[in-house]
Amino acid sequence: MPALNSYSMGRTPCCEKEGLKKGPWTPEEDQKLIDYIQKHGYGNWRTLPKNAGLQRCGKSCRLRWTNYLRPDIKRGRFSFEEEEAIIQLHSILGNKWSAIAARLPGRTDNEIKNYWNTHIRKKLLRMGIDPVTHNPRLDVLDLSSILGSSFYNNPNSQINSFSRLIGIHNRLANSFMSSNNISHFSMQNVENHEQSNMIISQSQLLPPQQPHYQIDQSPALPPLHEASAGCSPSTTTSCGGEAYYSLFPPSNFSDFYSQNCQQQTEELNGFDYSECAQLPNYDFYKQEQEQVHQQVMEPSPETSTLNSSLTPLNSNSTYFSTANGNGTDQDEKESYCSDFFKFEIPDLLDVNPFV
DNA sequence: AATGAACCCAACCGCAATACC
DNA sequence: TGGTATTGCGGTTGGGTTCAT
Repeated sequence: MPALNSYSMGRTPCCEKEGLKKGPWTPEEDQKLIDYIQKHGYGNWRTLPKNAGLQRCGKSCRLRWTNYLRPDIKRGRFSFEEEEAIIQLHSILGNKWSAIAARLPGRTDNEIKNYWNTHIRKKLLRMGIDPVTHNPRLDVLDLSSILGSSFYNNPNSQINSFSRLIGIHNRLANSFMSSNNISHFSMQNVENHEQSNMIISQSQLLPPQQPHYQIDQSPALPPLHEASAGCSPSTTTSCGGEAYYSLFPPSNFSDFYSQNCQQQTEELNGFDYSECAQLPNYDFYKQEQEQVHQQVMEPSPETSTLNSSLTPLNSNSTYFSTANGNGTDQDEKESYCSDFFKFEIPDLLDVNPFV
């Protein structure tokens, strides 16, 4: 007895299967579809193929149009900025490809999904970062060597501050990724802020069963051999959201700030700037961060979307720029050494956890 | 040159949400 | 208000291409 499929259980097929073509589209079919839609629009996908003289089901026509033939589709390689945007957005939205695509003009959800699965996911894995959680992968971390390092254990070290900030971002992203956590995070964040206890304990924010890096005990850094591939030690590895991890202690505050991402600037409100006040450029970047924070809390039309905020807020600053400046062959970029991605995301969420 | 593996991506499948009657 | 149609979306597949041996 054959197994019941979804159709035999009462589901109506999207179209008559009989005699309809499947598989790759021919140029002639494409032209028919384009011509019809240019003339009549695409009101009803079910009736469209018949009216357009196509032996396809409406669903196939819709997919072909939205993923390939639409005139506003941007073809070709993803730019490095787009790649960073995808990682940033994925760290917050997860596999919500359509939501991510909505913030990358000209790119389709299908294209972004494919690019994620074939390129970005593998890069993150090579860097020792879990592409699902965007946290360092515990299975590749050499915890003992990290824990044994007096450098990391020095409470005054810059990288200690850095690692703690990464921990904040990790927690922030985790909070975003779980809507149930949003209010919890918000309350905890406010409480801790009011208490001037700027570094929030990991256990306060995440359910105990959730695997996560214990940032207060050890820094959230991937092992050197994993994450340093392709990234020159002389450069500053920037980070987008919690997706990037630096291997090298920052030499000044701009580096420090670059490494730790300013996109979630509210989060930085919970960070004790006095910890890095001794760093060069501190005042400048602190001021800038506060400006960004204002924009986030009162987003202007210019800054309320990713599209508009792709432009760096401080293009003349001392942020490290893309490794060799040409940025043409992204496949050769095995690390994320670039301007970190500066954009605000308040419109991404229905709930602003910070208000 | 042959061939098998790995990669890439357009297209498909099926579920869920929404619209419509 | 319930049933059906339509649309949107994320996961998966499969065939073409490239790479490695």
